[in-house]
Amino acid sequence: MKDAEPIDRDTELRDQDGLTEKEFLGSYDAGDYERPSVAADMVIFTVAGEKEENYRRLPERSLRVLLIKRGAHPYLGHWALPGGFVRPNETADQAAARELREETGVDRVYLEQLHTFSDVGRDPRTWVMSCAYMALVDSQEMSVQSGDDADRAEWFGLTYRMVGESRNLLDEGGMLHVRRYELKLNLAARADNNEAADGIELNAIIEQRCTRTNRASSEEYRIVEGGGLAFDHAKIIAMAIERLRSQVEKTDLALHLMPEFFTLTEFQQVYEAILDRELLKAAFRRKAEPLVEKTDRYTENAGHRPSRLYRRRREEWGDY
Amino acid sequence: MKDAEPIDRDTELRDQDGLTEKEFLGSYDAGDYERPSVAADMVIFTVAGEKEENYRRLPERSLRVLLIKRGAHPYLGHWALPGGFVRPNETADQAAARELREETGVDRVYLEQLHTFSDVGRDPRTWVMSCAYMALVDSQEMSVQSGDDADRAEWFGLTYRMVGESRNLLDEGGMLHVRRYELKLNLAARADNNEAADGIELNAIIEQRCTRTNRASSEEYRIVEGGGLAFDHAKIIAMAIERLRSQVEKTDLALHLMPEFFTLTEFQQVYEAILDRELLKAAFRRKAEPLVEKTDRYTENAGHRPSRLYRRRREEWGDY
DNA sequence: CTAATAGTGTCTTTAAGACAGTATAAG
DNA sequence: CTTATACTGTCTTAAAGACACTATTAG
Repeated sequence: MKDAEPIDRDTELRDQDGLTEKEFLGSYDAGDYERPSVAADMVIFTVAGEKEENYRRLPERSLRVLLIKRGAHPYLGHWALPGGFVRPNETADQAAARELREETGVDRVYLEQLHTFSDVGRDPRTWVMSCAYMALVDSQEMSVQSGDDADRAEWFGLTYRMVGESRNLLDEGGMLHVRRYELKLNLAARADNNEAADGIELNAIIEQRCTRTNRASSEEYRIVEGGGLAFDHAKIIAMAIERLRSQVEKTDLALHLMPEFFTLTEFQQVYEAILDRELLKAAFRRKAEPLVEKTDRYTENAGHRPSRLYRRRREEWGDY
Repeated sequence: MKDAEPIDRDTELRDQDGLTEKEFLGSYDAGDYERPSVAADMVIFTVAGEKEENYRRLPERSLRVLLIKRGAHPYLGHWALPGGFVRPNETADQAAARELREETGVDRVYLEQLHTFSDVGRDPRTWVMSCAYMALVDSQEMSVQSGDDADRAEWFGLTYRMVGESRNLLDEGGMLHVRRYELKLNLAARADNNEAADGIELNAIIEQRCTRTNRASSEEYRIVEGGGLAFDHAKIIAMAIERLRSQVEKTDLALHLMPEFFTLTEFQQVYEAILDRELLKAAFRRKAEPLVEKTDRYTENAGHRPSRLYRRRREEWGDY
């Protein structure tokens, strides 16, 4: 890294054992402590639409996430997030970008570190932490190598909804607030697929437990039902969706899911797919206008009034 | 952890080598790959006021962060964030809570994971990642063991301000947006301290570099001047302040910095110290009202109109 | 003409910003 | 009475929500 070294390092300061820093580093034994493996796991999102039979109706769009069918133990045959171990001479960010490239072929996309998961026993093999990332890719841009059945990659449609909430006062004047969420991942049946062409539906239940006592406050996610997902990946996906939703409401992040030219209706559909609720057209356009710029191009052959195409506004970028 | 195991694990599924999961785990060698050490480093914030000579004036309050003077290599004699390595049978959260307890004696406070830092070479000893946490403690609550000069802990006053900004268009139609920040940490001179009673001022410069090209987007922090802070801790503190500010604006997080009873003016001062700008009284009270509840107690002996004391509103907790 | 989406205008509601005015204690 | 802070009222401004109305195409 290019971080400047503070000016006053590498002096001849001596520690309690009378060593200078150079001498100390020369004698330092890195193998003294047990160390975890650290994986970079990716929650790769896209928003894509299905085919529509009615020629004048617009296609529905839904939020999708890329999962891989594990071809090795542990969790052999389960669906998991793409990812891999961070290597000694790269950062976790670089490992995430590398995994993303290997998995989807795309290179330059939005990538954001989410959270580091370190529950004891989250990997049955050994001590493994997961540094989780969220990536946003334009669905038109990327080609998933589906490969053979083992290590097969698929885009799963996704819904994430609160299905229950409870509040309980605790003894010492605090309270426990539990929200229960249902995470549904589904893969539609496909005619073209040779085998295993049936639809797949994974259903996980995740609880968000917020404890607030006197001055303390903690938030914990717990997997109630894993739904066939490997490791603690249901939890990682849940946190990713929550982050995605809050970012989409507050920033222009959603632009990263758009192709070069798009209509404002398509842009709105991306927001609606992510937030899982309908937005008012007029209000949306007011908010979106400063993020985009008009082009002279229009959609064609729609069976209704053509729609103007927009593109990202350059000047506004980076302002969130 | 109490995460439920997915129902279909531990079946007799066999992998390519014909092993069941149990057999695979039995033969798994954890020592195959090089692994990083993972530290939990803490940015512990508080807001505290100095003494005021004028009996009727309110004291000024400022944001502080706890730093420790390193008594060992590397960065011997530099100021660093408190922290320590995560141990094999604890989570990073638990390690952070343990460090916090050891350092400040406080136990149940607000604790939030910030980011995991993994720059290559960030620790000259060996491969070390830092899982950074932010903690908020009520200044009246905690007692810092100052100890001897080495490993001495002190609360540093803190300012963090943008001191420059530039935008440059890149070749391929993207742009680079650089914001430069000045992080000042200062410790006032104290009469009571035996030696080293002079004030200390650490000045770091951090750059936030946002690159946006076609679909890609990345944000990177870079230390321009470390200012006498150890490792990449200037960067960690910078990210912590940015997180703190955005959380304070959007949530009721600031309640964690308040003692049990407080006036609305004190509450406002905490916001002002964190955000580094003045707020309008009437608007602040409108926003704060739903977070707190009135008590029948008032301040006394102030030389002006007494102020009503408030406390956190219980029912509202957990709603952010 | 029909069925669909595209796009605009405007009224209402709510939140934020600005600022002035009254209230009240200790010395 | 002075010097502070405490607290409230209200006008202005800006943003969000709601909804109705007009425009335009393929078939």
